[in-house]
Amino acid sequence: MRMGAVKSKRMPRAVREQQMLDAAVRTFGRRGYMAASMDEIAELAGVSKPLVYLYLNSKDDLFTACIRREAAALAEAVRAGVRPGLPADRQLWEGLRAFFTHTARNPDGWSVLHLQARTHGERFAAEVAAMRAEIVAFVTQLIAAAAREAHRDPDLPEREVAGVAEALVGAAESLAAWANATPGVTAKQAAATLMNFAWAGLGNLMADRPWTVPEEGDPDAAVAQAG
Amino acid sequence: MRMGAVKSKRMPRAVREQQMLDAAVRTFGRRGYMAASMDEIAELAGVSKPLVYLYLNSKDDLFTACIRREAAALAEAVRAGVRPGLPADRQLWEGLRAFFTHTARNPDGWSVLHLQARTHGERFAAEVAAMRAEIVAFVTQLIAAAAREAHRDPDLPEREVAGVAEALVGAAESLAAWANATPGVTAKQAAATLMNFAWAGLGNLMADRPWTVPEEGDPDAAVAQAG
Amino acid sequence: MRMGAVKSKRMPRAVREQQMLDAAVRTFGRRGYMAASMDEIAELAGVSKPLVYLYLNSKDDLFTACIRREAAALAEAVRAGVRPGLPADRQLWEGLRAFFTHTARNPDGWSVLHLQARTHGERFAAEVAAMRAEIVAFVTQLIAAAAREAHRDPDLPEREVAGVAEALVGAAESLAAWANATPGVTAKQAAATLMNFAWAGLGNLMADRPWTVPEEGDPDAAVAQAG
Amino acid sequence: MRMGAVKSKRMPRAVREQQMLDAAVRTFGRRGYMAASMDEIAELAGVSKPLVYLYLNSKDDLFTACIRREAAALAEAVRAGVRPGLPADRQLWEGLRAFFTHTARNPDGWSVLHLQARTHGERFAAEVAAMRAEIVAFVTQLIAAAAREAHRDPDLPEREVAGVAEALVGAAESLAAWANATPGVTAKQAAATLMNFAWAGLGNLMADRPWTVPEEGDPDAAVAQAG
DNA sequence: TATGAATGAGCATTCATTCAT
DNA sequence: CATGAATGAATGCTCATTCAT
Repeated sequence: MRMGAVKSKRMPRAVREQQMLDAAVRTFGRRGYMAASMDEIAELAGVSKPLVYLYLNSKDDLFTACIRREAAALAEAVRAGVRPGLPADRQLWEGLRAFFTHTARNPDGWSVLHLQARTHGERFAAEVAAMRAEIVAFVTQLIAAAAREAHRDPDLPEREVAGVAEALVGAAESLAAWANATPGVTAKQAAATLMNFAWAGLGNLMADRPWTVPEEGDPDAAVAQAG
Repeated sequence: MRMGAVKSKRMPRAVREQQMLDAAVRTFGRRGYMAASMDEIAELAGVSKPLVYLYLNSKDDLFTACIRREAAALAEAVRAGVRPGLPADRQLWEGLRAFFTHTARNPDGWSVLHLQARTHGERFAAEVAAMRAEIVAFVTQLIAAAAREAHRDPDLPEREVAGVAEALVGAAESLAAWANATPGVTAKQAAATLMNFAWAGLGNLMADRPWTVPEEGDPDAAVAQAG
Repeated sequence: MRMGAVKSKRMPRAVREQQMLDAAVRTFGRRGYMAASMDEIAELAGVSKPLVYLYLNSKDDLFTACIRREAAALAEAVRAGVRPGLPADRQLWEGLRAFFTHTARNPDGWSVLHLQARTHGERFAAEVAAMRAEIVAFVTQLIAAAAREAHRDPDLPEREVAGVAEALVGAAESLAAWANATPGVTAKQAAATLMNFAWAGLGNLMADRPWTVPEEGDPDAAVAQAG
Repeated sequence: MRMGAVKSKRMPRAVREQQMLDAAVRTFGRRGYMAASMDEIAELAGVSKPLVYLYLNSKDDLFTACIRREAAALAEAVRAGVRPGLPADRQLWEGLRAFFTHTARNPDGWSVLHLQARTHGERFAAEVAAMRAEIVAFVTQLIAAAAREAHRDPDLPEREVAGVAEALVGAAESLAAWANATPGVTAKQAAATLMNFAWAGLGNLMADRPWTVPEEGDPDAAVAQAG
């Protein structure tokens, strides 16, 4: 586990840096950028403040480093959760599961990305936006693939598809918070709910033709490395 | 327009208070709670800092007052945009339009509600959650109504419906930011995109049975008073 | 009773001024000069702040007015309590009784005089010192009278008498606080205690059996480390 | 001498802390708690304000630290000035000398204890009261010892003794201010004056010739108008 | 006579950041 | 590699005081 490492002297820089980032993510995630103090972060990391500055330069840079690390971790978790060969709906399902699983296991990191980074200046928001764009692009491409699989003309209006992808990602982000806050809702259930909604739509829900959760041999295999 | 009132002395308390709230919403919305300084708010409002404290007590109370005013305004805008007699899909459409219109016209207020209030302490988040719950409840009830209209058994699993409503509202919130940030996307288009997605679902989109935007005589009438 | 007058409009200046002084004495006595706010005083007096300024000019002047009123009241109480014709011990006894009675009935006023006025600048302290000097002079003269009554030479060293009078008044002041703070100690008992202590001491002084300072080899040795 | 140390950088914490306390005692003693500003104290100590906060936490804590240091110093000075083996009168004499000497050398510290701490909240007053109680107890016990030495029955009423001790300490406190303010009065003279006054008084008390309260027909007549 | 509206100035406190060692 | 010592610059908040009515 990352936190709570025993306070010991003289460790290699790379390790110390990770300890600092761990402390920073936790502190930024819970207090917010401005309310988090370098004092608190240094103490939580078990080092002196000057060392934090020596390694990470400034509060600004430290926050940026947190965003980058957490964004990369989330993107990687989703990427690793999706098996490329499968049909589009299956890929979307796997991506959503990986997403909900990772955010549930990593609430402070998710808070940094979803809440804190967007609330404190364009600079930070842009950093997250890059990763988000990557995910939106992935979803967009899945939608196009689904269209091809359905033998339909690929001339769905582009902006329409972009909007839908945006809506889908937004819904996922929102559900992540909801799942975290609602006791008894698992990552899998959250993913299923969203899949139903997205794939079938409300209209179909009424008509009793919901998309169904696929049976899996080893449901967690795909996201096991996300922790 | 609210801001930019001529700086004139000696006005009744109620008026000054609104000016202060205007300045505060703008400042909180752009800078965030912590980064916003009472000095800046007072200056923007054209008054001295002590007057802000005399009327609004503390930064905390001022922020709360902002949240309450903006939450009430948004809820009222949506409420006023929906005509109760219509079928469920029509009502949802009108609600979404009103929502996107209000948030587009009121980006700072929306930022306060959607970004800032959620990032700075449970107290503030709870304040927004109340209004959000109201909207989620409205959507939940629309979904149930739609089920009845479709002559289906009303035994949709409750948590499923709650999840779907949550996802829909989350998608709307996310699209609001997207529409504000993407030039050329109007409130109407954002609403249509989401409506298509939500009502028909991706599966139906593929099958070429999209929900269609209803033709309206006076499209803006319902939300005209929201400014 | 002074406090708690019904809030009514349009009363003659003299009355309003007394209400303000009542409120000010109470507030200054309990909070201290600096911690007392003009807001609180005005509210307690049931008037608006500008009116306080109109009548009493400034916080400084208001405090001075409090000191003067309370000093005059105390001096007058003592003066009125003493019947001039009586023997010196009887006069002292009556003076002490009057003093303890007045301070017990008037704790806020006494706090203003004894604690607050001495702690906030020479200006205020001097104001009290004047009244105190009057009392010390009265006591000094009683001691001289007692000496005459005892048919002793009136050549008691002057500074000695001054010092004794000072000590007596100081003891009285100290006992006043003690009596106020110790439940069950009445003004009369406090006066008797001090009278016993003081008069017996003075009596011996008169009888020419003073305690004598011991000769010391190294007078400062015992306190040398105190600096 | 404590003050006026050369302003030099980078000294050990303990030293800096004493400098700060020196400055604080001086400032609090002269201006009072509220009127003393942390800015002034920091400047007088030759450090920046944040350093004062780093070491002493808050104005409140700083004031408390001053009170504690000065109370301990005064108690210690008195304790060190008294040789336990001697007769009671001799011990009292030595205690008084030590007391007057210490307060004369330490006027700001004495002001903090005697004036400021008592005027600014129960919390601070209690801090001083503890030390004062110690001194009163010491005096009380001396009086009892004197009674034993005089071979008298030890059945002096307890409250009477407590009152006398209180009066004696009060007189001493009062004389300390008088001696400081009256040029040409030394600590020794002040002590002798009080010793004369007090010991002779007590002596008569011991000899069972107390002054007696006169019987009065209308005991309250003289002070009736004082309310 | 009386007050609602308004402010200049100051204060306790905190924080990101840097030296000197 | 690591830190104790130190600070410039804000920031939230309060208060005595004054106008315009």
